Amino acid sequence: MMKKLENFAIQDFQNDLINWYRNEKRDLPWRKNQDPYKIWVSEVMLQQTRVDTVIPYFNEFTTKFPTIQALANADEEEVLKAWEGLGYYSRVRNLHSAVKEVNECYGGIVPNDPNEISKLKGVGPYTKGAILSIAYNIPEPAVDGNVMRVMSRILSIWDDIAKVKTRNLFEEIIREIISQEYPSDFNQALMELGAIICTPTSPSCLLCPVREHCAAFHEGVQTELPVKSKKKKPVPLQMAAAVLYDENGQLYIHKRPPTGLLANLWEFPNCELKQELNKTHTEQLALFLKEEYDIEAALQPLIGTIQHIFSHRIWNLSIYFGEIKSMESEKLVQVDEETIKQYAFPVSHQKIYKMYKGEI
DNA sequence: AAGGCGTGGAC
DNA sequence: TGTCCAAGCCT
Repeated sequence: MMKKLENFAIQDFQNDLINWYRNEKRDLPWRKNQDPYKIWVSEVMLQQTRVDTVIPYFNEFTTKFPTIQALANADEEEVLKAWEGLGYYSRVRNLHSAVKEVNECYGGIVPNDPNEISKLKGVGPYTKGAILSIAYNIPEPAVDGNVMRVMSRILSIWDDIAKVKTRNLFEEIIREIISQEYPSDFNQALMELGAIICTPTSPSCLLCPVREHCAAFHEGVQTELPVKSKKKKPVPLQMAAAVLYDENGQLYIHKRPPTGLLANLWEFPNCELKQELNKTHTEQLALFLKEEYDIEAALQPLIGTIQHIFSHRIWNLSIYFGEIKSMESEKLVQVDEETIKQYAFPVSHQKIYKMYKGEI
């Protein structure tokens, strides 16, 4: 028994927590059954993403790809399109790759072994524990931000939860206190409590089923926990993007490289703008189109601007339209208005397209 | 170990 | 309005 858990009434805590969960849990689409594949999809979608955002994506994704086999046999283009707008797109490329591996190496059955499931792309310590406990009822910790917030308050733990070492500490703690009989309900109850009651700001302690077990509540410091170091501010970038069309109204788009930001998504040709070049934005964009794509285009004056904020950078996009006069390279793909609907674009470039269509 | 990696919501 | 996020993983 670790020191943090001396005098902690594990059995009572489990009972209070699980009983509350069974009465109060939300009716969510991924709680209709224990299909390991669908639990897996939901867990990947829920990484750093709100429940309300995920629900419609989960329903559409699991309708379009209802089984391991269906997803394994799908084209990446179609899979990315189903993820369009959800963000963190490497999640779905890793999921697709891992599902193919399960289909080929595990007979289409999601492995229930901690070592095997950990080897799958995109399955980290949290997702491993979530799948094993929720789909297979195996008593493995599933430590996410909710669990760290709840348990840091319950046990008055002041370690910085942004550190890897701290997450490992919480895993050790959960291994000690997880219900061996009902690990699925236990893990989900901790997360549900964090989502509904033990929220980051203004937690509803008077409604909390485990407040009698909560050290932070007794000490009145619940709003000071958890301790979490701050992230850096995003770096602003000036950019220009061009919607290029020919005399037939065909559009010319670019597929981003297979690694890095927005990997494998489509975009309108664009470049970063530099102040020190002493050229106008239009001149810089025209030069970029010439050098990168060997394109001559008749660019119109500035149409408008779009700002898009990422976790780590800010795109300030100046938008131009222009008719292509000549193009030598084949780095751009010609699409019509029907074809373009099949391709996944980042939200910033969806806005550019809407601007072109006059919808914004 | 710490930064890259999206997006839309809440305050 | 700006700030901080929300069921993390990868390198």
